[in-house]
Amino acid sequence: MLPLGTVDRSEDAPPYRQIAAHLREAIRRGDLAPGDQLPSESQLTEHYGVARMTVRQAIGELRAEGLVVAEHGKGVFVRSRPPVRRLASDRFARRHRAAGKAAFIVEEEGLGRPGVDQIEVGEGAPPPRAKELLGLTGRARVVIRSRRYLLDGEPVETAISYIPASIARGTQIAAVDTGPGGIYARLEELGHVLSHFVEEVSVRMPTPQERRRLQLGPGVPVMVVVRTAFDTGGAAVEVCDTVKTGPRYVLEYRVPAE
Amino acid sequence: MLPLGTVDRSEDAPPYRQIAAHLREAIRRGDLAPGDQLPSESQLTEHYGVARMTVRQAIGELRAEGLVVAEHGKGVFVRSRPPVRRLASDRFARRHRAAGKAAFIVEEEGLGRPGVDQIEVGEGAPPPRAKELLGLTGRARVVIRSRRYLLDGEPVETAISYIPASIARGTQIAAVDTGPGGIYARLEELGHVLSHFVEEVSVRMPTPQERRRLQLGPGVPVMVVVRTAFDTGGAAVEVCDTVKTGPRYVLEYRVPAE
DNA sequence: TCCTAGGGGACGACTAGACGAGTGGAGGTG
DNA sequence: CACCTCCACTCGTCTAGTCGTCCCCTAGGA
Repeated sequence: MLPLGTVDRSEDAPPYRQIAAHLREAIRRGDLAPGDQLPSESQLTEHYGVARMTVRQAIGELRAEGLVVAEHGKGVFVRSRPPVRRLASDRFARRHRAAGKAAFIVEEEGLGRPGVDQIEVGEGAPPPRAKELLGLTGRARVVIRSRRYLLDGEPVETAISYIPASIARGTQIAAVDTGPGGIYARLEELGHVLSHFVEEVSVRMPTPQERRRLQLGPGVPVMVVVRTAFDTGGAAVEVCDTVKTGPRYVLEYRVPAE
Repeated sequence: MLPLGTVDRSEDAPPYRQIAAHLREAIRRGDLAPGDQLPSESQLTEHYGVARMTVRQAIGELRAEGLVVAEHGKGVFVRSRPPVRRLASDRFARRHRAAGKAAFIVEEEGLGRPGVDQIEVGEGAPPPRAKELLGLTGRARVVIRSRRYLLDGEPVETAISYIPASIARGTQIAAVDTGPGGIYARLEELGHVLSHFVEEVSVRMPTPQERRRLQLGPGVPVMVVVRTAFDTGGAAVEVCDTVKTGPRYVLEYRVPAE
């Protein structure tokens, strides 16, 4: 049986925090391993001698931290840490494009079965940030490519690319299937040889819409990566705004000491 | 007065979500601007004709998203977006060290008044990950430097560095004050000329301890950056594990296309 | 053997109260 | 005029329930 201790009413911390701390500690120690079921709300209610709402508040804390997941009708379970993905900083290397592999495929290799769905392609006005990054002015239009990436059938990332219409209109970049090597391979064929990318990484909580689209539980943050691709002429040729399931990713970058 | 609508009991979404959606929408529209106070719980209770706990659950959603902050005795307020910080990818450039500026100082410049506190220096066994990154074996020991960085008096980042004791023991690196240019300047003086860094970026929710140390509200994620410094001999000479207040940072990296 | 209907247990949502503690303004007092 | 006390209002926490839905196992049939 789980050693959970009791609530001390004279303690400074309120009972629900004490209960949350007990459970957290049990998880940290490994008494509750990933995938294990927590004692049910009614069991905890009885054990601690508090109202069920108080127990629910404690569990709410752990859910907000992303430590546990509640499943309706079944119970509350310790979240099993999904496999962490390392993205080598050479994932945009030309040799991969030459081999017909898009960046996402390179990332996923050996981690699971990659997939893409919800592909939408269109043309329109760029959002302000993309416009700025692309160095566009006036009423310049862009080709917009939106899609969702899957790993073993589970959504892990959404992406939306903006490419100046002056470059991409009428090319395979504006088609649903961009062909082997993806957008970047097509850009190079069009004469825009890529020199480097700039990535901006930030973190925030997802909007409810993103939570649906990425099937995120409550309390799971997302990682936002905005990538700008530059050609050898120094011009920005693509901006890609991606939203990744936070805890599933580790990004790796190499920074010269100069 | 705020146009908030009413709850529809025949709707699929439960009342508390409908209320949360109304408030979220009011914030998105700007009817509730950053810093504005939300209607009080009792006002919302009356407006929607629900129990106070239901209103609290709705507000709990918004707090978990980091959209609002509650202040005991005052009210609930729309979070004012803190200034975003860009870290140029050249922040470890040698010219800054030569000018006597540590990396953190370079980052903070012009953004506010930088500060450091809670500095602790010691020697001990490295944690497994640091040991691996440093390529250490057996019972090798490391100098451990822990500190907290502030901006305008507010904590924004914690950092803990591990440097092999074989390099740092007895040097100024093991002193509380590392001198101008920081650890990296000292390492170079010791003959470990730096060639590059590798940074691993990940995101997650903070532990309660981190939440206290960084004074984070609930629902605020953190960004974890683990940086390994390599010298021109290809040896790892330092591992620095930092935890940054999530939404206040945007990390910027330049990635070559090869 | 297979399948279906119950039932029990789990979490989800909500109610209608209670008391406590922090904040800040309205008045009164010196 | 300055200070202080009191009080109304705010959120924080808790209680003891009710009802609903979902899941799964089990017992009883076909």
